Amino acid sequence: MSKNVKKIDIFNKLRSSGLRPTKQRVEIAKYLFEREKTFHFTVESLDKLLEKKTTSKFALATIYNTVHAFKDAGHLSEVEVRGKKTYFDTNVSDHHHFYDSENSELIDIDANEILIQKIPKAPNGKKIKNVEVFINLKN
Amino acid sequence: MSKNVKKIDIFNKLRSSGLRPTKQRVEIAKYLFEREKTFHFTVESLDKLLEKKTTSKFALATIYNTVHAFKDAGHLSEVEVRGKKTYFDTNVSDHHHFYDSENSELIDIDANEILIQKIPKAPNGKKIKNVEVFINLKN
DNA sequence: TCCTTCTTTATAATAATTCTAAAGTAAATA
DNA sequence: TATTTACTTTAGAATTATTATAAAGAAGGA
Repeated sequence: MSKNVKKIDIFNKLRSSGLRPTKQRVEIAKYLFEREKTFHFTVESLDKLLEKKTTSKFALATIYNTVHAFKDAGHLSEVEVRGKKTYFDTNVSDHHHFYDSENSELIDIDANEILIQKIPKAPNGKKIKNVEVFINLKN
Repeated sequence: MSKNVKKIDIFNKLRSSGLRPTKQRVEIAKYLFEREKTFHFTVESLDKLLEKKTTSKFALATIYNTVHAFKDAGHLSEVEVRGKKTYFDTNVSDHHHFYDSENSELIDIDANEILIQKIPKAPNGKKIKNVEVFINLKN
């Protein structure tokens, strides 16, 4: 796959999502999507990486805008889970949660109401501390 | 169970956790733990509730301190999951994650590597949007 | 090219949380 | 019990992640 083909791919990816292929979006898209393995990042880490790996400059707000535009277009998924606030729970036993984002409510699920049958091994040198299941709700 | 017994319980709960039973801690502990059902809250919501339900005044920092002290003592669990930052993932397919808090790293787990056998029904009027599994790692 | 619309940018604003330093209180000691 | 020490609370400043704002810049069509 030549560089040219890739460039056209990126352009199409943006165009078909209703996003103008601006210099910034193209560069960020190339950085994010032209790779073999999937890639996890935060806005902060992406900002630092772009600074190192490209010659262009990006305002932090542009990175936020772009990443969210890509997310809205379905090109990225967001692993956000609980928003900004930390929840506390007087139930200290092992259990899981429903999360209702409509009204930001957590509801306990007893550990024995969920049975997990198959689980992957922890990566090398690591152990499993615990398993948390979140069932996200909608109306 | 008389009020007196409860008060002693709270004192013991604090003492045995190495926490001095100060006025603030005792009041917050009574508010959190003297109830039948488990209770979910954020610092913000707890602050508002304490303001309404008690006559004492609490600095916000005290509520943060106290809640974390209770958490460290094992009397509360924290449903925090990913800290403050939002992660993005170039993998947009349905999948789960390992989370390694040692180095704040997310690792993808393919959807078919986890099988959930039993799952509770969504609460009345709600539907299940999706199920996220986090396997938290330790060394 | 000109115009309209969308984007980027720098900066300010917001929200959640933590830090700091001083004042206050509980426990330990004399 | 009086004194000392160590831990807590407090108000406010600082920090961090994120979003909003308003002006300047770039893209696409007539």
